[in-house]
Amino acid sequence: MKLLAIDGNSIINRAFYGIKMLSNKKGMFTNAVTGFMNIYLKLLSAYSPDGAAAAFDLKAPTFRHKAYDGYKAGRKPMPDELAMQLPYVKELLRALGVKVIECEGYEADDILGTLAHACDVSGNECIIATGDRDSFQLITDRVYVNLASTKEDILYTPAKILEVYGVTPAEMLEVKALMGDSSDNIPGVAGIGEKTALSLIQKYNSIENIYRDINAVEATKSVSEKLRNGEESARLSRMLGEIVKNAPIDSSPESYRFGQRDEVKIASLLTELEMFALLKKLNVSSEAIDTAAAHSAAVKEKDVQSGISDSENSAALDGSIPDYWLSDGGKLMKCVNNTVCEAEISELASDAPKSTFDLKDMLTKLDCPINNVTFDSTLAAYLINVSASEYSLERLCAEYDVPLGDGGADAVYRLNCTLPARLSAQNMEKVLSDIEIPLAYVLVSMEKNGIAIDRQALVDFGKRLSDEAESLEQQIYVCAGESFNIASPKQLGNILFEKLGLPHGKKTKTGYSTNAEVLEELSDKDPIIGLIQRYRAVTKLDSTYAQGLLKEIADDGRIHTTFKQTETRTGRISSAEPNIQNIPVRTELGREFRRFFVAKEGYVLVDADYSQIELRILAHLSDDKTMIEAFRSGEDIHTVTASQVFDQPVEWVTPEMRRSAKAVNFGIVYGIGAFSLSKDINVSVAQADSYIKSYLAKYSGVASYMDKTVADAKKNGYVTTMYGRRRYIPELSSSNKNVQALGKRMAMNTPVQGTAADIIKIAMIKVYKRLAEEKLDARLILQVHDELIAEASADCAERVAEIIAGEMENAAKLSVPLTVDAKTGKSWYEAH
DNA sequence: GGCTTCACG
DNA sequence: ACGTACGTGAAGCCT
Repeated sequence: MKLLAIDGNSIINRAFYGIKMLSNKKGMFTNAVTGFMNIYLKLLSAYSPDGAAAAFDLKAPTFRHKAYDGYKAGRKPMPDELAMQLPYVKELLRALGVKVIECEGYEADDILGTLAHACDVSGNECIIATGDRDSFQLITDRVYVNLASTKEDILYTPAKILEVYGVTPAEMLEVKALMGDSSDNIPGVAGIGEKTALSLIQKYNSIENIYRDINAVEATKSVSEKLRNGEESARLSRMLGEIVKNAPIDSSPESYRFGQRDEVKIASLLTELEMFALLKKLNVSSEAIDTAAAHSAAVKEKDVQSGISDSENSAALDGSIPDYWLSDGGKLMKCVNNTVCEAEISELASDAPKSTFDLKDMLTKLDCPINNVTFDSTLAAYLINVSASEYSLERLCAEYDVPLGDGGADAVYRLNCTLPARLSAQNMEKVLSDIEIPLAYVLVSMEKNGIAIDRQALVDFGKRLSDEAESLEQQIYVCAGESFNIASPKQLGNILFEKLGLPHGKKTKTGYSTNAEVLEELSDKDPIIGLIQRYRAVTKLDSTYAQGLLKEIADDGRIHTTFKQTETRTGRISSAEPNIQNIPVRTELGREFRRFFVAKEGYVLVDADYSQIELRILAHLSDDKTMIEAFRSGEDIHTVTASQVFDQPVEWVTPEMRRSAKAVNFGIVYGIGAFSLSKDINVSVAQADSYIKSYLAKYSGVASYMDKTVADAKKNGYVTTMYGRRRYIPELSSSNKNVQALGKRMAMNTPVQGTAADIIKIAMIKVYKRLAEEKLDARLILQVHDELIAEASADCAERVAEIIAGEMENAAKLSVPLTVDAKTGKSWYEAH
């Protein structure tokens, strides 16, 4: 027979370092498993072995037959990202019918040596798959080594070894003993390298021969000297380097013939790791995949029910709740118990529980009430993994291992069988049922309402901007002495830093940086800079906002944005086509745009925004007594922080101190660094660092909360908001320091930003209901993260403002008050 | 389609 | 030695 003997540790190392980091949504790394299996499959097709064995080192050998302290001490420890993948590789191999061999006190090499030797003496063939050259000494007429290299694998036979090294395989050990091997802590003979060692062995064949009559060895003076001094070390190295061939393992080649595959096991492992491509490559039967999916769903279901019983879920699982979705052609489809048919739109209005796929899409496209939706796959999939790039039926089927079928016939049904259990396992049923599903109705209503635009005023303002841009353009060309494309950072960089010779700051990958920060630094160096700054501001406003918004005005004279409900990692909603969440406000010129967002005739806009909601949430989550007291006192929080950080009474806080404190307050929420804060408020890094230190000393509850949040995130792999919305942060287990630091900041920021997102979503749902219940002539139209805007009939505007502010303030009960400023006006400019 | 820049909370 | 605050979307340049 032909045996494939795999050096497990060596191959998995190659796989790990050779493939970019991959992870499943729970933060489990999978790149080494992927790479290992690819190599394994390649070996199978290249050699068609009759059986295989995989040898692994045991972690901490308590006994070594080679009594030499520090053996292998030169090797780096295995990174956690790799160690966590080892058990999966072993389990997969076993499920594939491959024996995994580990042996107390013996290394993988020794196991390979034993297997190879056993094959050789019994007249069988053995192919050793490894990434290092140690095993060359094992090569015989029936034992070959497949060396996995970065380029392509090479099969080493005795002839190949002779060709490459000019010695026999057995002599490779003698060579190694002379030259040493630092990674194995084999000392060798000091001063002898590969070249000298090879030529010596080519001539004398063995260390024994060399030292039998050292005086007869023909070599340079210095080499002879080194050999004399190194005799003891050479003999020791020969002993250390020799691979053991009698490890206490089953050495009958026949017992390593491929065993039965455990398809269900394979399916369940690969599904957990989200390695769907491999699942396909291995031709695992769909029955096994279904069994594995059902089993994992059942286990999770049981776990959840032992905590909180949830009858809705069981109902969804047995298929008694129908699934509804829109086909590509816009037809309403229905699926009950895996039977698909077209449905009557009117049945959506019934009180019967329903499950949907992309509820917001259905609400947008169907002009019919949809009542009692108890589950939505799109929203559930988003909550289960907020970090996916999209939540299309195609991608969800791939992720959750559901056959897409023709046109997604039963895919929706199958997704709705597996997703409820997964959502329950993460305890997010309530986030779905109490926040996201009701919110979909509110968002669709807001999109349909839209906001009125004063088109003529917008056109006029755009003209003013483009005129100014044109004039600035000419002035810039005069200053530069030539005309060029000012909007091209490349050309601008050349003009500023080559032609005008201005001092350039940092560079980007592609050239000089010309961003606002760089220009600000240069502003007093040359009059052209001011013109460019103004040109940038004016053209940005003209193209993005004047021309950009004009393009988006619908036939009803209003702008209807699209609110995306499954876009952000933190739980916020986003706005696109056009984005109404980044309409200028910070500069006076930009703020003008808000004059063109108006209420229709007889109506006014009601604008209500939370005051410092994120800091209040931080006070609540961290339970920091000082910060809680500051908010309860009703004092200005930035002033209080300034008084804390600068250790001054509140009355002594200057506007400058308050500005710095405000920057520190924001920075804390983002997971601050001294470097960035120093840039933000224009002080030295040391100064910024001392602000942060004194902040964390005064608000020690915040400091310990941040530490605990990061520690919990590392332990669990995810963070949660107050309402249980979850975000996995695989960056935390990266071995890259910068990526890990990014992970920490995400861990610190997401619970705060995400809780704020939860709270305003709850407020939106409550406001929407109140306005309907009280039959007020008012509708929500926009949301800008901490701000809600409604259009209300002028005669009920004050009442509407009270309701919105009241519902926003009462959307959550925190240990500090949530305060809201509400105003009315004919335009967004006036109301804000 | 990636990169740079800049608008918002 | 390196990089440097969280979360978005849009426009324009350039390969």
